[in-house]
Amino acid sequence: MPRDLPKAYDPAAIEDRWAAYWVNEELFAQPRHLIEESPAAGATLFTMLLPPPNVTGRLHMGHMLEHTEMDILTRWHRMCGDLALWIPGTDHAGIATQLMVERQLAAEHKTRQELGREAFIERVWQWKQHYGAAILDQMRRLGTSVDWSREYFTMDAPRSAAVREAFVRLYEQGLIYRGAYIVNWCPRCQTAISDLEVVHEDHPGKLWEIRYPVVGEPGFVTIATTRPETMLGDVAVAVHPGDERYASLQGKMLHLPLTGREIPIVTDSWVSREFGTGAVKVTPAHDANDFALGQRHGLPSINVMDETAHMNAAAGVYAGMDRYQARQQILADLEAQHLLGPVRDHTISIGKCDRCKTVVEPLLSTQWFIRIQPLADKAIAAVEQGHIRFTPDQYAKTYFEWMRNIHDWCISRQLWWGHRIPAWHCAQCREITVSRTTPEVCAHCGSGRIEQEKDVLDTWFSSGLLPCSSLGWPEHTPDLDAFYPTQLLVTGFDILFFWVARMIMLGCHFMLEEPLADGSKRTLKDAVPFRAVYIHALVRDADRQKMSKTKGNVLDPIEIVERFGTDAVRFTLAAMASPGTDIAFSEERTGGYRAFANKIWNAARFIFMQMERAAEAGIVPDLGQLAAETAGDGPLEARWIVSRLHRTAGEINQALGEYRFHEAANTLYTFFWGDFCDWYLEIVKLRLDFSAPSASVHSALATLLGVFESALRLLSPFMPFLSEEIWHALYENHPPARSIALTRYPQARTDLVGDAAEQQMEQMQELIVAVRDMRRKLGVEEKAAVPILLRVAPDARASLKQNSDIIGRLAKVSAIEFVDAMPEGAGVRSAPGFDVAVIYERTIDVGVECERLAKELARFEKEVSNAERQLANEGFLAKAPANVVEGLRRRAAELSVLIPKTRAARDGLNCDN
RNA sequence: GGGCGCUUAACUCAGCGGUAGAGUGCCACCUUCACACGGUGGAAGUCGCAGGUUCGAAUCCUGCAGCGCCCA
Repeated sequence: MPRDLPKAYDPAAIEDRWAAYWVNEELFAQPRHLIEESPAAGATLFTMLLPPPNVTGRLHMGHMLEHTEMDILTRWHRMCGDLALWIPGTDHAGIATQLMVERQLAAEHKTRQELGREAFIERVWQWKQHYGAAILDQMRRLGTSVDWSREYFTMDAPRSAAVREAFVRLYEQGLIYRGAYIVNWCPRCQTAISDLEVVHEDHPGKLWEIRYPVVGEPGFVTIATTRPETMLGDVAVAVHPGDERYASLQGKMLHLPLTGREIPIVTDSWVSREFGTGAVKVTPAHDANDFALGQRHGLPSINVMDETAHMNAAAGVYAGMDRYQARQQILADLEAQHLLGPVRDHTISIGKCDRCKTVVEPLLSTQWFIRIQPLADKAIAAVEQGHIRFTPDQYAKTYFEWMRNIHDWCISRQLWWGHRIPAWHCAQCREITVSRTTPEVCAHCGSGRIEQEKDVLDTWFSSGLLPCSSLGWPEHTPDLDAFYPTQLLVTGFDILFFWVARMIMLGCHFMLEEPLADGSKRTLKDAVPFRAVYIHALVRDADRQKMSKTKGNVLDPIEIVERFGTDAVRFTLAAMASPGTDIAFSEERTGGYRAFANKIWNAARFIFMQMERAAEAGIVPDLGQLAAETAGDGPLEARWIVSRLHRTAGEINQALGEYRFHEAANTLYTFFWGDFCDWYLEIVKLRLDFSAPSASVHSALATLLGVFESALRLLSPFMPFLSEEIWHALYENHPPARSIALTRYPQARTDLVGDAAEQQMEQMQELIVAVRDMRRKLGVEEKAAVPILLRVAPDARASLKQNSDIIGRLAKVSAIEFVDAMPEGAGVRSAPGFDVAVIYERTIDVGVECERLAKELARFEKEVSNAERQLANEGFLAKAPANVVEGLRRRAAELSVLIPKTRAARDGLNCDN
C-alpha cells in the first residue's frame, strides 16, 4: 500500500532513494539540444553558477547554508515556471591542491622536485580523480537541484581554452605586463600569493632602535625597526620633511652598519613622526611600503634573501642563515659595536600564508600583472549604474571601497598545478612570444630555442571567467546566448573580493566584445556576469563562535544530516537565514524542525487514513482535479483554511523574491503546524462522517486534499525529500508529474483570501481558547463536556451558532446557551467580542484568579489611559492617519467596556477583601 | 588608523515610526483511535545607556558604553 506510511518519519529511509531518482532521471537538466532547437528568447530565466568549491574541500556548514539557499531559490523559480539552470563544478585550487599532494609525497619521503614537473602534475590529476569530487558527491546526496550534464572543472579543456584566450587577448590589448615588483612570497610554497591569501594576526614583538653613524661628522641617526635582519638590504633612511629633529641632517649620508655601504637620508611625508624615532630604514626589496617609497625616490633595491627566506650572497657573512637566525646574529653584532639602542615591546601584525601558515616574506620578484584600472572602471560602473544589485545592499559599499583602491593584479604563481602561462621565452633574442597555440619558433627572431614560461596563473584567473566559460565562451554558443548574464550569485562576504569582484571585472571586459543573441552590440547592462549578488551570513556554532578546526567546534553537515534528515537541516538554515545576520546553528533547533517534518508526516498519515475510510464508503476523490478552492457558501473552516493558504502563498512568494528565507520558512511553519494541523484538521474531523456520506462530506474531503496538496507544493523547495515522498504516496505512485519539483508553485489568489472568514474564525479561536483556559481554572476534568453561557454581538451570533459543533468539539462544550446579558459577578470571561461563562459547580482558585484579573485590569487601565491621552491630543488627531485614529478609538471603546466587566468579576470574587 | 555591523523574554533571533513577536527552553495538566519528534493551558521583556526629532520611537538622528567583523 503506497499510502501506508510508517508511524514515525524516518528521513534515512527515503532520502537516498529520492536523491538517486533526481540524478538518474536528470530532472533538473536543461538539455543543450532543446536550447539549440528552441532558443530561450522570451522565456523567464533563472540561471545561477555554483561558486566552485575547491577540489580539496569537503562540504562544511557554510556550503550547506549556501547550497540550501541556492536550492530553495532554484526550486522555487523552477516551480514558478522559469527556465531554471544551476550549473555545478569545481575549482582546481592551485596552492591548496598542490599542498595536499606535496603532503602525500612527504609521507612517502619524496618531494615534488625529485618527481619532476610532469610526473608531479600527473600525480595531482590522479589525486583529483580520486578525491576531487567529494563535495559534488555530497551535493548529490543532499539532492541539490543542479544540472549535472553541465558540470565544469576549471582545468578541463573548454575552461583551459577560455583561460588561454583571455590571457592572450589581455596581452594583445596591453593589459598584461611582466615586471619586478614586491609581492607576498610564501617561503614554504615558494610562490607569490595574493593579498587576500595573506592572513594578518597581531603578535607580541619588539621594536629595536639601531644607530646609523653619520658620514663625515660625529653623531647618529637612530632608526626603529621590527625587522633588523632586513637592514642588510637598506638603501636609505627616511624622515618626515617637516621633522625639526632631522632638519640639519637632510641630504647627508649614513654608514649602514655591518655592511660598509653608505646610504642617503631622504625625506618623505609618508613617514610618521610619532612612530619610533621618526626615522625609518628603507628596504625596498623586503617591504611593500619601502618599495613604494623607493620608487618615488629612484632608489635601488637590494634583495638579501632567497626563495626559502634564507639570507643570500648579498648578505655577506650572514649568507645561508635563516631569516630569524640572521636576526639574532645581527642584533648580537650590533650590540658588540654599541649600535643597538633601547628595545621596546611592540605588537606587530604578522602576515601568514593562508594555506600553510608560514610567515610571508615581502619579496621583490619578476611577476606577471594585469593592468587592472580599465577593468575596475567597468566593474565600478556596472554596479553604480545598477546593472548589478547587492543584497544586503551595504555590501555595495564594501565592493566600491575595494574596487576604488585596487592594485594591479599579480596573476603569476610559481606553482606547477594550474594553467601554465601561454608565453614562450626566446633564448636567442630574449623576447617573449604570447600565443593561443603552442608556437614552434620565436615570433620575433624565428629561433627555435624557445621555452614556455614556468609560472602558472592565479586560480582566480580561471574562476573569474566561469560565468562566461561555464556557458562555452570563448565559443559563441547557444548556451551563452540563452543564459548570459546569469541572474544571481549567492556567496559569502569573504568571497566578495575573491570571485565576485573578479567575475565582474572579467565578465564586463570580455562580454562587451560579444554580441547579443540577436546580433546587436552588447552594452554594460548585458555584459555583467550576474544581475544580482546575494551575500549570505556566516554559520557559527550554537555559542556564536566561529567554527574552526583549532577550536574543535566544526560541525560536519553530513553527520548532522544523518541525525536529523536533510530537510530538517535545510529548514533550520532557512529559518535562521535573515539577510545580514550570522547563524548560530543549534542542534536543538534542528531537532525542532525534525519534529515539524514528523508533524507533516503524521498529518499525511491522518489524511491518507481518511481517504481509505472514504474509499470503503465508496467515496473516491478525483485526484486529477485537486484544487485549493472552496465555494463561497462553504463551511467557515474551509473558507478560512483556503484563505490562509493563499495568504501564506503570497507571503512566501514575496519573501523569497527578497531573499528573506527566514520569513518564508517561518510563515510556512506557522501555516502548516498552527493553522492546518492545530485547527483545520481538528475541525475537519467533524465533517468526515463517512457513515453518512453527503455532499458536504465530499466537499470537505476535496478541500482537505486540495489544501494539503498545495501546502506540499509550498513546502517542496524547503523540504524536497519529505514533500516528494508524501506527494507520490498521495497519488499512489501515479502522480501527475515525475516530481513535485516539476509542478507549479502555489500563487496567491486574492479572490480566495477572505477577510471575513479569517475574522470570524479568529473570534471563534479566541472563544475556544478562553473556554479551555476557564475549564482548567475551574478544574474541569479533561474529558468532561460542560455547558457554557455566551453573549456575543447580534451580528456574530449566527456564525457562532452555525459552528457550535466546532466549539463543542474543540473546547469540549456540551451546550451553548446564547444570552443577551450575562449574570453579574464571578466566572465571566470578557473579550472585546464576547462574554463567556463555563457552568460548573466546582469553584476556582480565588487567589490565582484574582491575581490574573488584577494584572489584566492593570494592563487595560494603562492602555486606556495611553489611548485617552493620545485621543485628547490635537496633534495626534490632526496628523495621524485616519485608520490609526479610528483603530485607537475602537480599542478605547472596547476597553471602556472591558474594564468595568473585569472590575465586576473581581468584585464577584471578593478579591479586595 | 579607516570603514561596517550588532546590543529586544532564560537561550537563539524576527520586527525597524502607530497597542512588544517566533522557535527552543521553562511550569502545570493530558498515554483523546495522525503525531509524546504529540496535545492543552500558562508564566516570562523599563526593546544597552543618555539626549534629540515627532502627535507618537524598539523602530529615525546625535553622543556614550560593551561586543564583533572587514581593510590597512
